[in-house]
Amino acid sequence: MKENLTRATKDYLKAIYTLSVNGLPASTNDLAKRLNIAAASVTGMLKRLAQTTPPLVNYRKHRGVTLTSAGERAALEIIRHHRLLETYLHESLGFSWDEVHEEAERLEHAISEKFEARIDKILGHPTHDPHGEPIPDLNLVMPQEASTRLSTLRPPQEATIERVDAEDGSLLRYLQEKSLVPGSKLKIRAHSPFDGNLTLEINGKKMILGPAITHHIFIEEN
Amino acid sequence: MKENLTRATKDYLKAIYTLSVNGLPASTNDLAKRLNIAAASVTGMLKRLAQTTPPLVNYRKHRGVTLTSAGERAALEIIRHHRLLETYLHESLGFSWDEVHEEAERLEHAISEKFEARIDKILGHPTHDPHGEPIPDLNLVMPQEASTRLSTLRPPQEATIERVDAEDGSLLRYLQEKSLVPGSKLKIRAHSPFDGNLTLEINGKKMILGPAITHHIFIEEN
DNA sequence: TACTATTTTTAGTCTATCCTAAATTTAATT
DNA sequence: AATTAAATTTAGGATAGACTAAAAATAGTA
Repeated sequence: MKENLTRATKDYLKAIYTLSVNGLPASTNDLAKRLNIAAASVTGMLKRLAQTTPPLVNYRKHRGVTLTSAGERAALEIIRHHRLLETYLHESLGFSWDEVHEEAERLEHAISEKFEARIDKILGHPTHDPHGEPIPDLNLVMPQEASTRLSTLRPPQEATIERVDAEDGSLLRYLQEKSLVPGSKLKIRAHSPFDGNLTLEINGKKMILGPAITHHIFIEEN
Repeated sequence: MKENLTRATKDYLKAIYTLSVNGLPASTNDLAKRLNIAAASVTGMLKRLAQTTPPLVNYRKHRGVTLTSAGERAALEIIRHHRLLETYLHESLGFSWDEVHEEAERLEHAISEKFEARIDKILGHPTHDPHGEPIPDLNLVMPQEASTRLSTLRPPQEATIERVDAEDGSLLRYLQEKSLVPGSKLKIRAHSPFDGNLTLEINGKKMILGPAITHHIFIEEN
């Protein structure tokens, strides 16, 4: 409910949200890695977050954290800002696929609700950002997101890329070069056992991709 | 030179810049008022700003502060961000005249150089923001700004409004309603001695304005 | 079940920036 | 020159959020 959350608080909430999408609590260590902060500092902060009124997280020593409903609401607001910004930067300001994340990260804490509303309207209330990640709506409800990984497909299945779960710029540039972006249609041509490599075809071009890549691409079967 | 300036530091530098445009040093008290910070805290901060390498300000006890060239450069960068943002918010996002200042204040520390470059280009390298304030160019050179105050005109002079020096939303809304915005042409019809009221005409409409208003409007004589 | 590697927490510090109250300096006025 | 008001600085604290090193808890393995 409180809008008085500090920047650090919001960063923690967002990180906890993304680390616990699977339903499991986020660990101190994972948070430390993601936030580039020493694990000891994370412990201290989690204690504080658990003691606010209302509490923002459920924290049990050595057991990890989850968000309370208040914490989740706050996290979703930031994620909405972030993803709307990514979309706006891409569509309206000509930022490339791999640049939007970093810039959105800078801006997400700074924009007002009015700014959010303006770009939301200009973009026509988008439901997904340039990477295919779902954007929570005004009431902070998340649209359904594709949950089938490209790595699970086998020939001769065909699919459309819905979402790419990656932040690293060089990986994103690589994916774009191969047309591995949301909207692209592909056909599975072959699957290698043991190494899990997939041979697939996009726009008539064949490529072989390892599981380190295909695991992070989510699709909708055609 | 350093980009490691904290947000507080940048806020101080910007405030010192705007308070000392007249050439005189800014006083501790005026800074405290403008920044909404206790005077004692300002003293402490000024000492620190004077001891950085390179120093950002020239500070002498009880004598006020001025910016060093390093401090001025940093201040101009923030002011460039701020005024470009105001212009962008107004032109491209439909923010009204009186809303842009507050939003730009939130965003000015968050945007990257790339963002700055994009909106600068989209706007066609503007030289003035919606209030007529000059925008430093890429090399941080300030365009010449109108320096004649409306309050100094006498009938039957005619002039064009170039700039309005005000931040308060309700004042800005009032001015807009009266067409007292950059670009408007006006004719001085009368001047009252003692109270300094000016009677003037814009688009055929007559109005009487006190010096509390006319002092903050800068014009170019026709 | 005992041992070890890994993860997490505790304890003690540090920095930046703010605050209030009291002391001091400057400026204005007698 | 002395008084007083206003502006400024000093002194002593507070807070948020980060750090390192050492201690403790958990989990995996023999």
